[in-house]
Order: sequence, then structure tokens, then C-alpha cells
Amino acid sequence: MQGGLGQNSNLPSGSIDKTRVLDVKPLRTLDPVFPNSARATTFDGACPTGFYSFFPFGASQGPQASPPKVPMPAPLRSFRSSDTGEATPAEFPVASNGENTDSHDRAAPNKSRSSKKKPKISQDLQIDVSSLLGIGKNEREDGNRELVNLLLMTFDALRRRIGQLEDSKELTLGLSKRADMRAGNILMSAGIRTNLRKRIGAVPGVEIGDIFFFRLELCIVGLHSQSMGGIDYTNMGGKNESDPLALAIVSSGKYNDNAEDSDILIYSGQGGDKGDDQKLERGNLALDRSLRQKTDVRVIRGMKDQMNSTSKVYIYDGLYKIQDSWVEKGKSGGGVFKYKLVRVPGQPRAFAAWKSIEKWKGGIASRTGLILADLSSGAEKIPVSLVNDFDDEKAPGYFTYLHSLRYSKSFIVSHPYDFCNCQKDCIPGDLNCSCIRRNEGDFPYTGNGILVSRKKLVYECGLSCQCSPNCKNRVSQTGLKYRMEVFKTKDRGWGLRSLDPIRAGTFICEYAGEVIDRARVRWNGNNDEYVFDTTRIYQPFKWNYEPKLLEEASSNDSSEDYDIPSPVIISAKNVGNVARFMNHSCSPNVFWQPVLYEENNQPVVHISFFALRHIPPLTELTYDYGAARSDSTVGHIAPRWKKKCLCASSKCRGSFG
DNA sequence: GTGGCTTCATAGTA
DNA sequence: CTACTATGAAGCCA
Repeated sequence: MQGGLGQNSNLPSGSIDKTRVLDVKPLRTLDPVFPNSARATTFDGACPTGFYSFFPFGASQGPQASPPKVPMPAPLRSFRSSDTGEATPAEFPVASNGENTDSHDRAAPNKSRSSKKKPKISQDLQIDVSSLLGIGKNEREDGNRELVNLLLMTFDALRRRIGQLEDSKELTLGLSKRADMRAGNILMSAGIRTNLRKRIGAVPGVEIGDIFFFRLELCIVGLHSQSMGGIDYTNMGGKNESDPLALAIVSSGKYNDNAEDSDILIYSGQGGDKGDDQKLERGNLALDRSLRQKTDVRVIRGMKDQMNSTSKVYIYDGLYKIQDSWVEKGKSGGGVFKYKLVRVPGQPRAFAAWKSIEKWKGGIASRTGLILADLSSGAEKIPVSLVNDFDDEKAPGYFTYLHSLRYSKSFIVSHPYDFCNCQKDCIPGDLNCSCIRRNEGDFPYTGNGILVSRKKLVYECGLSCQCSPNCKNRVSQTGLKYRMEVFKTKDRGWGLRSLDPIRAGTFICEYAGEVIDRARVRWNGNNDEYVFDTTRIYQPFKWNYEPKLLEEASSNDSSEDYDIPSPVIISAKNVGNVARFMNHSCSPNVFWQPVLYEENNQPVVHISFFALRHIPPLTELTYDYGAARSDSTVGHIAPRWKKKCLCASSKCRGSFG
């Protein structure tokens, strides 16, 4: 595989300078990231991400099989130093269509940025671009569950990648660190969105209880199309042509919206923050008309994110009706409209369930079906509750709780072990850090500990590294961060879920247990249901923002394929942690990622689980167990258990094991 | 079509 | 931990 700019020549003719979309500035004019020696041994000649046109997930399933006529927006880090020499801005791909004439911006990076607004993508490009994702005009107007999930994952992958590049100072656009806005802008202006058609009531593909971490996510799936405004409304559909109607509101605590009853919301109108009276116009008028016409209003409730106190979680709480409105005197003296919204009965619990969880966690309310407050008996820093509110079974089979790996022999990997000498924390973009170099120059996690991309192997700092224990490159070593709960499922035995909302890309837990070898598996009789085995056949899936050409995407070599130095087999039959309770699903919400770090002078591969997408509280956590190999190349393991799959997903393969 | 205006955002800093 | 502020983008509206 060739790396770097060499691939530029493979681009379809007529490609535009995609850097313009993101205004990426070439900063990495450094020497090649890898010392040649390290590269030869560690990476088997695989090169870091080179120059690709945009090719997001799912496109290979799209109807069109021909290569893109027009490349997608902005491959991130479309610029990277080549192997052979130092790259200069002169090597930057040059716009080849007539649209982009202001290339002087790049040639003179010091020029003031404030003078020009960011150029928008042309309309033609928007259509071509979204067709790559399989988003036709119809899907842009009306969504479905699969599309909503795809868009949310696309947004988040892009946002994480932009954030990663910002963290490492490879991307400097303006002064703000708003990866969410930039990711949103790229997708929205390319038409990569859905439910654009305004509607009253439910939005296809979005379910009550769905959670979001950015307002732009609400825009992209069409749940609430204002990026900042609290009231989304339309002028269409009222009895009177000129009557606006409210569509959705976001309640996020700027005003005091709370009511005692979680099915009731007291919402304040907009405007009037300087002390003058609010006016019956815009959103306020729309809410008033919705009150009179008794139409449904979607309600999104924002709350502080417990994990990340500076950010918010938004939960879609379904439909409400406006029952009453009045004017109150606001804090700054002016009149403020108040609207009383009451939840339409018969909908699944969402916000109300969060409120219950808060009470359980605070010990205010007792939990029905609680068997054990802490299944881990203190082995985890955070208690793991054991609950059965389904039947009479009192406990899962006996095992010893262990929070990490137990191994009797070392599992040597094929490259020499090294530790980093960073003084305090390892700094993204610091290529003097040997741990960062091993991660292909990318810091694997964002500042708040979210995995940016799936990798064949993630290298974390180890015990011997000089950096502090708080170094951001130790995400999977710091134990559970969420309130986990082992619970009895309807039909799949015991399962695992979280009491906290989990953001896509966050570390959940590792697969703890005894590291064993193939012989031991056979000795156990091949019927150990608690074996994790990296050599099984796993369904490939896209999670990264990784622009690729079509031919590359269809090839077998993906950076998201697993490729671990040596097989890892872990049995959690006798000892293990919460991970042993995670059930299989053919469309899971969790994936595993091998993570290597040194302990006791041995590099050890751990199996870490990360959230594949945002996961609401009390949602069962599942991953894809993969399939046993039927050939004999990995030893005779044929007569093992196999189970009927009950995951109920539309992509269900019928069985697993 | 366009530019102004409003807005229950965010992240970073004090 | 809260307050403050700089930057920001979607969509309504004139």
C-alpha cells in the first residue's frame, strides 16, 4: 500500500480541492512519523492513513457501485508528510475545477482569516456527496431508524476526528474548538441529513428515549432543526395560513423549566432577556397557536452530563401537549411567557426513568428487585448492582470477581517494548512521545477520553511510562466509570446494562478473566460460554471517519480489521468482571478493541469494550460474539456450543457461537 | 436570493 | 464550581 500524497494521483479526474471545505491547513510538515525500524517491525509495512477521497460508512451497500464522480468533502488530514521527504504546501493538491479560485488563502496561511466567510459547497456537490451515503431525496425528507443511526455515527466519527486533529494542532481553523459545529456544517451543507420535511409529531427513525450529546445531532436527524434556538416551529399546517405551529422544544435548564411531575414541563418563551417584555411572536406565537389547536409538540430534555460536567445530554421524551400558558414576571423584570406542557399518555418512559434512576443512585428510593448493591464486592471503584425484577432467580452462577486479567505466562508481541518519557501527561501531537508514535502519530483518545477511531491495536501508556497516572492515554486502565448493573433479561439469562447514559466511543469495561491458550480451551471441553477469543470470525463494520476510495473500501484490508500480534483467549468462567454478562447481538451497541499496554515489563493485550453509539440508560449492552471458525487452522474447536440468537435485530444472523 | 437577527450552544478561562 | 466570553451556524424573516 502506498502512503502519503502518492495516492493523490488515484483520484478521479475532476476532483476538487477538498481541503477547501474544511479549510485544512497543512501543519504536519514534519519528517515521517515512524522511525524506519519501528515501522518495519511493528506495522508490517502498513502505512498511516494516506490521501483519500471521502468515503463514509455504509456506502458500499448503496445502490451505486460506480466510483464517485465528485469526491466527498474534506478528507481529514488530507495532507500528510510522505515517506520519502518533507512535504511542503506546494505539494498540496490544487483545485482542478473552476469553482475554487481563492487558493491564495492557503498559500498565505498568515493572512487574516476574519475577512472571509467559509465557502459553501456548491449545490451539485451536495447531491453527489449525499448520494454516496445512500441518501436520496426521499430519505433526506423522511428518515428511518437505520438512516438515523448511520447519520449519528457519521456525525460523531467526523466530530471525533476533527477534535483529534484539533487536539494535536494539526487543524487550525479559527480559534474555537468546536468540532461539533464543523462536523455538523460539513454534513448539513452536503445534504447528509434526514427528516428535513417539517412535521408535527413523531419523527421517523427517532425513538423516545434516544439520547444526544450535541444540538447539531438533533438537527441532522430532523428532531429539532434549530441549532441554538429552543423552539422549533413552522408556518405551515395551521388552520390559518399565517399561523405558526410549534414542532419541538429543547428544555435545557437556561430557564427554570422543572416541575415536580416528570410528565409535566413548564417552559419559558423566548426573548426578553434584557428586561423587556417577551413578545407574542416567533416561537412564542407558535407555542400559543399549538396550545389553541391542541397539536403535539416534541420535547427534548437537556440535563447535565454526569460524566462530563461541562457538557449536556439531551433525551427525546416524546410528545407533549400544551395545556396552559400565562405571563410571569421574569428575573430581569420583563414579562415572560410560560407554557405548561403535559406528556401524552401511553408513551414509553424516558425522562421519567432517568428521574427514577437518580433516586436509586441517591438512595432516596429503593430499587425493586435489587439483590446485591455491589456484585464486585468492592473490586470496582463504583458499585455494580445485581437486579432481578423479572423472576425469582437469585443469582448468576458462582464466579470470582476480578477487575482485570490473570495470566500465567507472558504474551510476547512481535515488537520491542518501549516506554515514553513524557514529563507530565502525554500531549496530543507530540511526536517525541514514543507511545503516540506507536499509535501512528494519532492520540487515540480525545481530551475527555473518547476513542477516536477503531484500530488494529491501540497502544496505551504503561506502568513504566514516565507520564502521570492521569495521562489521557490510559483510558482503559482506570476501571469502570459508569454505574453498571447485571440484570435478569426476559429470555437471555443475565445481561448487562448501565444506569448512566453512555456516549459513543467511551470505554465501558475490559474483558477480564484468565488468559488461556487453545489447549486449555479444549481441556475445558470446548463448551465454555465465557470464552472471549480474538480468532473467531467477526463481522466487519465501519465506525471510523475514514475516507476511502471505492476500490480501497471494497478491498479486504481495512484499518478497522482486527490484527493482533498473537491470539488472545480469555476465559471468564471462573474469574471475571461485568463483561462476562454482556450478551450477543447481531446489531450490537458495543464493540471490542484490543488495547496494549505494559505491566510488569510485559506488553499485555487487553480486550476493551467501547460504546458503538450513544446508549441510553437501562439499555442492554451487547456486542457481536462472532462465529467460531470451522476450519482446522486454529486447532480443533468444532464441537462447541451454538445458540439461537434472540437479538431481534433486522440483521440477525439467526444463531451465534 | 440575500443578509440581518435571534437563539434554552459549546469550550475554554478566570 | 460558577460566571463569563468568544465564536458560532441554522433558519426565520424582511
